[in-house]
Amino acid sequence: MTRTAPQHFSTRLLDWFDRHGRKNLPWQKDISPYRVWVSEIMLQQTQVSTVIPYFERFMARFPDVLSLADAPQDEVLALWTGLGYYARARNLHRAAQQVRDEHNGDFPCDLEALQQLPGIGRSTAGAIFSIACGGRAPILDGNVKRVLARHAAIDGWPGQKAVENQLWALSEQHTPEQRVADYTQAIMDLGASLCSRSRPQCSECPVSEDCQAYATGEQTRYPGKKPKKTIPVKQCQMLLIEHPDGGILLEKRPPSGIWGGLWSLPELATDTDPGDFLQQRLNESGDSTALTPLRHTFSHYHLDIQPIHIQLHRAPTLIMEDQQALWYNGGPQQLGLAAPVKKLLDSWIQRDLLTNPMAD
DNA sequence: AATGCGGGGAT
DNA sequence: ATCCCAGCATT
Repeated sequence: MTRTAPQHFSTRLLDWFDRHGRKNLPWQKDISPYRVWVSEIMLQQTQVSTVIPYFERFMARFPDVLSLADAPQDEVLALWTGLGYYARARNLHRAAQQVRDEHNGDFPCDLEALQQLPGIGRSTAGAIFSIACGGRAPILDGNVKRVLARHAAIDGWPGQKAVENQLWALSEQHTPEQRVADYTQAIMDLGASLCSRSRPQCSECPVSEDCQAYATGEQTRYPGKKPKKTIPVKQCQMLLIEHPDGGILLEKRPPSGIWGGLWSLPELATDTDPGDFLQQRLNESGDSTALTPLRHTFSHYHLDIQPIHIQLHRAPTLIMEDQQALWYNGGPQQLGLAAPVKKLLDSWIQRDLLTNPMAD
């Protein structure tokens, strides 16, 4: 009686990928280090379906690393508006300038050099190195963590160092010598499809035969969950201060921290009188109207926003120190905007802002 | 070793 | 409403 030797993890995965893997995503065409890099940054903590339209717009405007490096930051952030984690865009922009200035405009195909670029950590460097450079390096993103944690029944939350170290070791062990690019795509694809967070389709999985979680029917126990914390609710007022000529006052936020580098509406504590702010900031007065409140949820807190429209009677006399403020009129200007700010401004342009009958 | 950092899709 | 997504930088 003949018996075939069990196939290696990567062999089974690659065979499955050849038959079922996705191969026509935008960044899988015209593969270059630059395109793979941009896609990997956008895909950090962000689902494929969300990224696709952003990637297409970004590539149309910045087809190569030099066009990105030479662009103003506002334009880069404008193309990132709504995608979140804006430090990714700022780091991407800085990294492009580093490639231009320190690597003669050629994207480095070296694992250590990649990790020196802002925004590129161990996993993203491994992905770029394997997919775009033809090298061998492991990755460890959310999909891979789930596949490996289940396959080896690794207990604990991957946010813990010890758990993450185990998963990196497994990822390193499973990464083959040949076809590393396909393997990297394959294990991410498996995690995104069959080995999904809930209701994994183990009967179709190429590595189920030696999956420790499947063996015990405890697939959904892995990976361990992040400890849940009740997130706090913060509140603020956002002022839509309207110039007599029709513009809305925007202020540029500090370069780091929440919504860093984006343009936003003047923000006030709820216990502050908008009229006082107006006098102090613009030495002017106006008619204020409370609009419909809006809740915006971050990963770490809720923000209840009370928008206040203020119609100025006269053009303000003193304003605009440096380039940290402007009157927004919906024009062609390319600006990075936080999602709720964009929502409020779009409503203002559409003139469908609702006044709130409950407020004054 | 933990925390900050967005926004939205899936359930 | 909850969980978490092709994670990294900072502390």
